[in-house]
Amino acid sequence: MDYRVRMAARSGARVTIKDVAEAAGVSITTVSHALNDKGEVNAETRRRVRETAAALGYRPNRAAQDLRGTPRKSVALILPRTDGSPAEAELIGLDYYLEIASACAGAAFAGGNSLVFPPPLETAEEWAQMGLDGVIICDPSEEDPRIDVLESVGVPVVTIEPDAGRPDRPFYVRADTTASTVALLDHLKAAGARRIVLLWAESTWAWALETRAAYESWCWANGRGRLVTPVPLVALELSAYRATIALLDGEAPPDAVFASAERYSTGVLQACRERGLRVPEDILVVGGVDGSTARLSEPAITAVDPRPTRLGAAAIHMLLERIQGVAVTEPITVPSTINLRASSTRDPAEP
Amino acid sequence: MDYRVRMAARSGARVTIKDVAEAAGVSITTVSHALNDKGEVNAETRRRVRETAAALGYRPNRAAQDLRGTPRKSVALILPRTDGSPAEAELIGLDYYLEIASACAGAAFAGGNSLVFPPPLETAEEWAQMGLDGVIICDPSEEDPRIDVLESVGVPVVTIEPDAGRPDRPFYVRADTTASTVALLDHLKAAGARRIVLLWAESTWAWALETRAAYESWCWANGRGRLVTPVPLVALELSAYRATIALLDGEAPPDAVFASAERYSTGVLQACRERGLRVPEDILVVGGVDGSTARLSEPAITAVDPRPTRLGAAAIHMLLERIQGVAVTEPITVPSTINLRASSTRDPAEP
DNA sequence: CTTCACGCCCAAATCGTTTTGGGTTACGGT
DNA sequence: ACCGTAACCCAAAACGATTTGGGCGTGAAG
Repeated sequence: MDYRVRMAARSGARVTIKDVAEAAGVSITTVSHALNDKGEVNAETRRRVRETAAALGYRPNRAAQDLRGTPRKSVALILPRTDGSPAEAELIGLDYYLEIASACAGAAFAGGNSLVFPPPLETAEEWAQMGLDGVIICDPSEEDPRIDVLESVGVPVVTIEPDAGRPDRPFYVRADTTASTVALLDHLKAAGARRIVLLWAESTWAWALETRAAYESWCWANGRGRLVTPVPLVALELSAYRATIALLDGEAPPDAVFASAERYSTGVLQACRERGLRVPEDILVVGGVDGSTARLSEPAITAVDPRPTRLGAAAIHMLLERIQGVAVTEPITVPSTINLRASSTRDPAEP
Repeated sequence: MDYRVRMAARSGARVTIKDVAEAAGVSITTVSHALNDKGEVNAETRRRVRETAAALGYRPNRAAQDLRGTPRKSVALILPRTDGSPAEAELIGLDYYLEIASACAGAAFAGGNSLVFPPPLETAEEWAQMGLDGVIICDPSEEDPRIDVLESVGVPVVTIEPDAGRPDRPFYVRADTTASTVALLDHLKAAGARRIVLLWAESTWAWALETRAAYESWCWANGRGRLVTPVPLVALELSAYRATIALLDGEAPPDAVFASAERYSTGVLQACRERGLRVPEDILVVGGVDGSTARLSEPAITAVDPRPTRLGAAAIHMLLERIQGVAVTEPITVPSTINLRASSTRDPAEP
């Protein structure tokens, strides 16, 4: 047996179940049973088989397993591309997308499936060629054409955040932007803010639109004036800085700023500093999406954590259900949490 | 035949080559030959087979193909994780990593392989479980432990940018940071810059170290004083702003700024604006890494394009060679290009 | 002594494709 | 009539695993 072990290890050829069977002196059936805890195998035999398999470095051939049993599914994750929506992808930090990717990968692998990263493809033919079982599209554009192409060749699609152009399509997961926006505004109100301004990212992404709508209805419900300042999608920090300066220098300057995009907060803080306003003593600042910018700035910024890990996992689960033919009728909303930090907490006693 | 077509289309079961053969009234051998242009098949027969295959929606079973022929390889791409090197990943924009990912995916698929996105795994056991044939690690940390774990279970690893702790390991592709740094400095010199300051990202990534070394040797060769200003890895725009303000207010302020990280340039521009300096008339600004920030700011920033598309493709090719057992002895250096923009071009006649 | 159950193990079928090694027909040349 | 030769097609083997349906002893129950 030792000889066989050395031979197998030396040759470049893969070790098959047959090699293990011969080396252990049993049939391939017994090897399969021993390794998978299936049939009835003597404990001693099982041990011996496992040992020789390990010694030979045996790894079952995925293709053979797939051919025989239930094939693994391969699902693809598409992140916002630079050519598709150049500016908008910058609204949110790298953290967010990488965490989504990790979460999707983890959830997919937990079910024995694999998450592939597809090249940018155009035609239905190309997509069909790839043999994908499902696709997750992150932050789809309005009326995203990729959804039609894929669904037309029978590949189910689940999006993270809805497609703003398809309000009735239920195949998506999203953060509860409305709830977290309201919670953040309530928090600012409780901290004493009277005039809360929204630095709003001028985008058609569902997340941006929802933030604005939630802000406006909250202001209405609380009898406040609405102070929406649209911020262009270029030069994020600088645009936010300029907008904040203009607000602070204007009549009736705000005493709290809701910076909807992560990188806005940098510009806001700087504008406040230049105008001699201390954060949080003189003015409160909160962010719409958390990330390393908010975490690491000085002072650290209170921000909404959209829970990318849960979004990714939920998206994978919905997709696998659709692949299995389970009827999905409702979108999934993942509750966001709010990371309270120095930029909005005046009283140390506050939660 | 029409009946069969309807049956196959209706049932959920997959259409196999056998179904096509029966529907077309030929053997499965002929179907295979007809579809793959292999044996000798009558043109009319070939057409008929192709038609029925299309009508039935036949897609060859990947697992069966892999089992029979040369199996497809599956390679993984690991981007810098938030938990691994939090701050450094922010030095470069999302653009860069997504382009690398797309390029890797494209190059892998072109060879019939697939690019998977792995969850963060720890042990060699877990990695072996995944059945990967190779892994690409982007921006490894110093003495990156993942390299050891993977190579120890026989999975070849190629990195994008070298591991600063393993100078002799040749399995990497990199941008020619030294050459592009020198080219950028030469460009500034030609544009009339006398005192060029380097805003240097305080990082151990090979790219940052190389930028600094190239700057210092260039200064020495050109008989200039070295003005390296280390910038911390947090609050990128703000840190760069502060550093620039300090420089401009100091004695002998610079007349050109080399902002090594993409997002530095925002802070630099703002500092210049506040001090009443026009870019490029009064002071020149260039960036170490291009991206949407540099492209979209006002004025647009001249910056180095590290060619992520070529880096990704080259990494995949090197990895596939290693998987095939080809001996790789030399790293690959991808020439960067310089995107000249308004921030460093005084004379419209200049190239 | 037969029968049955049980514990342990194995041969063979199976998944869907590619490829090898012919087989059959038709036709033209001797 | 016989052979050779294209042209076209097909049966069967092979890939590596899982699973089905027994087979063979051994010991206990009838």
